[in-house]
Amino acid sequence: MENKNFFQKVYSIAKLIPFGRVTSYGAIAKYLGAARSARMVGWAMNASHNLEEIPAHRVVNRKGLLTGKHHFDGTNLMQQLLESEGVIIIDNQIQNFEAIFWDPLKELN
DNA sequence: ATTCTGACGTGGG
DNA sequence: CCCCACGCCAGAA
Repeated sequence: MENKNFFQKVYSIAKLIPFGRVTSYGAIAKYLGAARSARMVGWAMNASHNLEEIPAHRVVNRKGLLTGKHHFDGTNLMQQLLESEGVIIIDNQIQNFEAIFWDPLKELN
């Protein structure tokens, strides 16, 4: 996958996020060897919004905050998607974030 | 080509 | 934990 475009790499990782788990933009960027381009991961997700069925709702920032919920259709679509997977969210903040955090570097390798 | 912009992260206070 | 400033770099205007 190293030969693919940056966006495609991000999509590949995003698709691998297990049900009910979440990860961060920075973790994905780090896994891709572009730790300084965490923002680009977010940009890639924005582009992926129309392309494929990417579980973008499972990608949040390092605090476990749903910073990108505003980019979904409704104002609470992202939260509902996560809650439907068993993730508890209060005030855009994922509860027990570290427990459900999925680090591609550690889990996937 | 130049200038913003941003779904981020880190370090210092 | 919060707040602030800075770095980062692919796209868009």
